[in-house]
Amino acid sequence: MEESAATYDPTHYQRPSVTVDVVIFTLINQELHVLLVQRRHWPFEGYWAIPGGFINMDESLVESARRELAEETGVRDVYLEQLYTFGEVGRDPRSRVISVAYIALISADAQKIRASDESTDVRWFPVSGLPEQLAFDHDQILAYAISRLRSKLEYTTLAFQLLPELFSILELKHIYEQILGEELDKGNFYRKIKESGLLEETQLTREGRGRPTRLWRFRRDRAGEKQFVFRWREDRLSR
Amino acid sequence: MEESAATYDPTHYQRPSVTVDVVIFTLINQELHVLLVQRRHWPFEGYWAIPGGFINMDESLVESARRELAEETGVRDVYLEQLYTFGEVGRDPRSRVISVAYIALISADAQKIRASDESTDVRWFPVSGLPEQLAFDHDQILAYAISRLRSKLEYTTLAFQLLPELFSILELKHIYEQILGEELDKGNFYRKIKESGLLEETQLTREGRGRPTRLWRFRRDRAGEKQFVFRWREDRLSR
DNA sequence: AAAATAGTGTCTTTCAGACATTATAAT
DNA sequence: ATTATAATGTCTGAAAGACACTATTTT
Repeated sequence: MEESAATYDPTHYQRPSVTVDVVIFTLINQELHVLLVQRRHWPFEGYWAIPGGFINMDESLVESARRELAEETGVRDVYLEQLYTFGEVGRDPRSRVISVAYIALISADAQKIRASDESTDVRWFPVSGLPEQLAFDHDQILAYAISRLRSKLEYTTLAFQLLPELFSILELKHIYEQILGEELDKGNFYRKIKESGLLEETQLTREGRGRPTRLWRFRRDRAGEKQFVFRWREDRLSR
Repeated sequence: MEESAATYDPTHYQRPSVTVDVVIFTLINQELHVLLVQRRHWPFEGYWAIPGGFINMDESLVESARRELAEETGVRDVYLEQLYTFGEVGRDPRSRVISVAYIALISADAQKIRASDESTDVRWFPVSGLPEQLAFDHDQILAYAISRLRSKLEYTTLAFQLLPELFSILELKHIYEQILGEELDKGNFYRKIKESGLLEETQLTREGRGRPTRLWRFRRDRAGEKQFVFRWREDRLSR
């Protein structure tokens, strides 16, 4: 009750620990990946876990998340969004831990990313091939992060955060397919994305095996202006 | 970093306090109301605040929210949803407080609700007539709760939580209008809600001044089955 | 010329929105 | 009959979906 808060004496109450966990997504070879770290000690020794750590008393939650992100990947200035706060009693065997989970999207060309595939204890996993069982309740956190990413994709410009500065429309389509887990019609995709006015055409092209592809840039100025609704098939919402 | 968590010694870290705040919505006279409590002590003495309190070490976050809710209103078995976690450094002048905010929807016929309009320190406010300035960052929390309620209304069956067991379709429409803050077309509303298959017709009617109105029941069994998308006008999403 | 990839055009269906009409009660 | 409220019907325009077609490159 609010009354008890007003007469609050800090020494009276036991306090839980508070951590921030960051589910870090990126695209590697056009495929959606997540960064996981392997635990070295009890509990869940050897298990893969979502990177995270305790908050400092002088930093806000987002600041904590940014710090974790920088420590794990060396990347700054990325899209960060609070996902959910997990606070079941037994979720950490050591003590009562409340964990505020964040989602981070790293653009594909921010590949100054430290954590590499080679490293034994920090690694990018494709979402299609995750480890069987993660530490703590991290399976649950990760599953929720992925489902949130899917649904937000439909009514935000979030997918662009994952792309490099320049990209082709078919690459963008590919990301949507990756995350939604379903094929999209090429023509309809072209139509809709162009009508949106979110893309700026460049004079650049990229060569391939067939016809070269035109490169586009995301118009960040227009992003906030008008919410972009990318709703391909209503029934997808039911998943 | 995860490594530091593994070697964690509880005495090393200072811990913040964790509270749960519950934004409680209900319908009174067909209008959306929120429950607020008036603070008796420093800080923010005399200001209205969202009810909440410290979590206990042996209860999960939702359990804390349910307890607060029961303490404040005496109501059980309601819809509860986690809203957001607020953790700015200076949000509580007494100490570092992380607050996990929840939304509660109380059905209109659960009016065994204790807190009454008469009471001086606990009161229902219509969302159209809230106090000017709330305690702490509660303005922000409340604004966010209302906006979340609005947007969730469009793709969930959430509005039904606010209604009594039996209701007319026009009452339902009225709730949508209340929460969305805009008029809806009667015919289109009838069409859409009936197509959804979410309502079960009863043989009951209610008398009024004109033609009596048919009463319906919400089909909770179908609620999960198929996500209900109630999207009236796309441009509303931009708010 | 064939294969490969990029990009456009068009027809159909679906559905939201607007609005007119009918139904059933009280006065 | 008039008023009041409830409920249904219908027309239209916009946009999603399906799919055929054209364009530009390499081999």
